[in-house]
Amino acid sequence: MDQIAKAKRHRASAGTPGERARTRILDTAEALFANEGPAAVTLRSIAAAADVNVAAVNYYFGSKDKLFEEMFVRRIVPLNEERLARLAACVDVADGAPTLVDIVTAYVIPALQLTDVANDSARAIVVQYSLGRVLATPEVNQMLARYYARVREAFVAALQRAVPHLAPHEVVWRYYWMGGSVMVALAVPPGMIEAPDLAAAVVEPTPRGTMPANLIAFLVQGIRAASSVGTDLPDSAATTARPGGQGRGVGIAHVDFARGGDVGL
Amino acid sequence: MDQIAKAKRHRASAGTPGERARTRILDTAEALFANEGPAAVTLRSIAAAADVNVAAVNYYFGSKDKLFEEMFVRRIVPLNEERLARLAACVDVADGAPTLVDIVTAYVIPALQLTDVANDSARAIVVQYSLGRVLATPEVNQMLARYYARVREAFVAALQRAVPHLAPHEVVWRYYWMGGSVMVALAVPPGMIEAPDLAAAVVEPTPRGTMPANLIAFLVQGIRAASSVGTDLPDSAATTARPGGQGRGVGIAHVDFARGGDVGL
DNA sequence: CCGGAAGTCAAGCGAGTGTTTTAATCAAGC
DNA sequence: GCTTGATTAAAACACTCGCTTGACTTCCGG
Repeated sequence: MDQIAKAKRHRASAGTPGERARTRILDTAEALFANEGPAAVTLRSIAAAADVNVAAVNYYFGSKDKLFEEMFVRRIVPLNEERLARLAACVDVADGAPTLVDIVTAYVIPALQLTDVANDSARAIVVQYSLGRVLATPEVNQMLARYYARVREAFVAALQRAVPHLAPHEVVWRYYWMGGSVMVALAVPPGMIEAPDLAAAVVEPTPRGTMPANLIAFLVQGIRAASSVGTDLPDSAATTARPGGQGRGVGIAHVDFARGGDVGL
Repeated sequence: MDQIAKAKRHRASAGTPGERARTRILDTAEALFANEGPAAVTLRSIAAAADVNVAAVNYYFGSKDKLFEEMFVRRIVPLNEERLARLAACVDVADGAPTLVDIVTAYVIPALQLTDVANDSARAIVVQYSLGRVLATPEVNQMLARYYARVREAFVAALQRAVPHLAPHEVVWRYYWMGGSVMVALAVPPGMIEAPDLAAAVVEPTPRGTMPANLIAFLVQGIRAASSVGTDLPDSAATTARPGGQGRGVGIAHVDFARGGDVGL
């Protein structure tokens, strides 16, 4: 209460002592969360790192859960707002029907901006919470769903116009798969591609800045793929991997796959 | 020690009392893990649900971490073994060079078999641990990396032969993105597509058994997509957005991307 | 029957957790 | 200076956690 006094203090020092302690707690908790993982973020570790008393966290945030939610909201809301803004901009410019490239770009780029080293804490927060959505408690899961619902609805609607040859439920699946790919792209820490355990597979590191375009190409072609493989895939398979024009690439997998949904995979 | 006595007991009752308690603990812990999440799996909750004493868990598994590892290994090792076996089968049948469809199918199908309701606990274990890899402690992460290393090496090598137009580092990225998509497909619980919060976007549920084929189509087309030539992604997309007079979204997408790498994406 | 291993059990330890309480400190307003 | 409200600090509270101990029961080979 007493908004006036609070405002006065705020105006006085561009952040009252309380305000500064609050953001210091938030920043410290985020850094701990990003570097050590959620389990390592205890009130006492926060207090020690932020140089405040343990009671301060409950004083400013009410509870540890509230602190965690605020920590997440601070990062995920701007991300999703930018996604929606970019999508809306595409709609305006393109006169109502953004292309698939536009849509995918609007979804991917805001996320991949977090791969900048300057945003590493934010990246970790987004990754851990968004991936953690799958393994979180129902309450946390519902909270996360709230923050993602608008984005999902907007992008699924746009995608359904961009790829009308797909059934609506197929579009929803591909939206989720896009999210999975983006999350993995976001989760791989900078430099992991050149990590020792990958040395056998990679001879040269990924050139800086080329990954986003590659991811967009991957997603665009994947999303627009026909749902029935019978039309597109034999062609693509032949053009890519059959230099000798040998017999068709029939394996166990291909046989299973050719029978489609009948086998109940 | 005393393998003889152990074997005798084992032979006697098709599982000694200890053996049966052991597997009961394992099954119970897995069910708790799948239904309530990792945080809810305490020694006391396991003991209560499995109708054993808390000391029994440490008696049989040595520690909680060992129990968790065994729980994970029991599910992930057969999964990855089947992936490798399917990949090897493709190589044999196709005489050295499996197609991209073969490779993707060999990777995807074993995982999606876990979406059967009968495998729901196994599905949850695989999802939670494999997604949790990103947010786990370094020790757990190293354990998980051990179990995935062979699969990754084999599939990346196969993919590099199947899509030789991509640079090795690009193939590695696409392998990871494939893993992200599969994990999301695996993480969505049965029936979630028709969940209330998705009702606005989906008018009809996904027909049973059609999802794997769709996912494979998505991945095959995505993986074989040409890499971009430049890194200036948003503008080229916007400028190529309107092919005059076409009017159909599918046409837009098709026109833009039928030319492969030429358009820059 | 008996010795001893295998298995079970209640009780408790020590460390850690989030949270609350109580009192002290600080900075302005009258 | 005194009052008042906003902070901060120290201590304790009320748990839960993984794990251990030591006694107890079961069961089988000899």
